[in-house]
Amino acid sequence: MNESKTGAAAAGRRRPARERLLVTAARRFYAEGVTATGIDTIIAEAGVAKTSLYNNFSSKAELVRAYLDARHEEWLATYRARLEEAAGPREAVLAVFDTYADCAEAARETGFRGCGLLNVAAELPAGDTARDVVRRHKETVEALILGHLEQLLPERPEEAGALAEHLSFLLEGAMARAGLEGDGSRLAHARTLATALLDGAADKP
Amino acid sequence: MNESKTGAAAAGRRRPARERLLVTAARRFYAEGVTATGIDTIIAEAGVAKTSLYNNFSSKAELVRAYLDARHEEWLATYRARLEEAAGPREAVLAVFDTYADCAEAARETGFRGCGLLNVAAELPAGDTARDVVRRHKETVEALILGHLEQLLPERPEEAGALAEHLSFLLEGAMARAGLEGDGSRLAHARTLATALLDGAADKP
DNA sequence: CGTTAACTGAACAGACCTGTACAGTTTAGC
DNA sequence: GCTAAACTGTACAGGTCTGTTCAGTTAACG
Repeated sequence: MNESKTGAAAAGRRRPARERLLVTAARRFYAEGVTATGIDTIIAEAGVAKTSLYNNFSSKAELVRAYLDARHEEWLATYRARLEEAAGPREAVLAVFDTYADCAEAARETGFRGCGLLNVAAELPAGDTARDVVRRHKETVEALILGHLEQLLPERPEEAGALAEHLSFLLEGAMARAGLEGDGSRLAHARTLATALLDGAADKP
Repeated sequence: MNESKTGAAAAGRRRPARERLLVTAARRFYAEGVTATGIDTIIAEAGVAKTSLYNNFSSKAELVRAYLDARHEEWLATYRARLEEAAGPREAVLAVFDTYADCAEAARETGFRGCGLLNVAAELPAGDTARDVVRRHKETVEALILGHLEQLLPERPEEAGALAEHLSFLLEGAMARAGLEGDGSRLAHARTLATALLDGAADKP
């Protein structure tokens, strides 16, 4: 009945304000951190009334949560694009490293500052539920690597598990160092180290 | 003339307030982040007048800087203690991993949340000078590892360099994941991976 | 055209932020 | 005891913070 009306109205009308808020929040939250970025700054830069923000998000914490979810989805989209170019499981693992490099490259113009998800977790207290979102994101990354390694090393599951953790440590460590230095060269080094590990694992069964 | 007087007064009298401020700031900054922790919270918990804070530190930013310097010195002290137990260069490298585990263990009761230095860097904007303090700290850690590896692999300097970077990525990556999970088991895994790498490098020259 | 939902701008509440000012108290060394 | 330094408590200035309220506007729909 009013399904198409409400649905169309929501799709055609609610989007602009919500979308502009998410785009602006993404830029500011990443560049300056979530605690240091005020609501007033976001609505002014987005050109949106404060009432519209609180019509779309019940609180700043929910906006932060939406930001984290968007970053996770964005990461997955970049990863899937990289995965399409991958020939086999070895290249699929390296696609994860390339995805991290893509993230660094995308943030370069505004000032690369490391992983946006991890940075948010770093400024939230220990029990905050938003930290769990970040924890699960990193677990997803490791699980994706593991999936490819199980194809690469079908007869050696526990070696695949250890290698997946090893590679995910390399990824996160290189990302942290790269963020401090403001460029992605550390991620390129990590990719080189990863290829050596993959070759070593494939060579000597 | 007034050197002994002023010196003694500074040692006997200025310390208490400054020290209590640093101890309290360390606890709060680590647990809740520097931006989310207000000056009033710190002075109340330290039992110190606001005037005393601004007599010892010219601004909150300087207190944050003192916090970072203290964490760096604390790390070095823990590392030196671990290094004394190390038999050779191989064990010296592992002493760095043990130092990270010590940090995680020390923060366990209040709520382990990853590397305190890296967490501060994560909530500061790109150009902030405090980020350089953290960057240099991490470069120091890698340089210490490199020094031990140059002893372990005296004839292969470029392999030592690549391995030092590899091990430092492992350290930081495991620390980040451990912080998200709230316990140090990931650091133990990283240490195991490090021993395998060290054995591999020593075995096949 | 009239309904409905999204949106706007502005004012407001109440709290918290950093940093300063000031008058007075405690403590150490002479 | 006297001086000088560190320290205390309180009040204040001038912002900024999140979140709410409200009256009025815009735009898409049947």
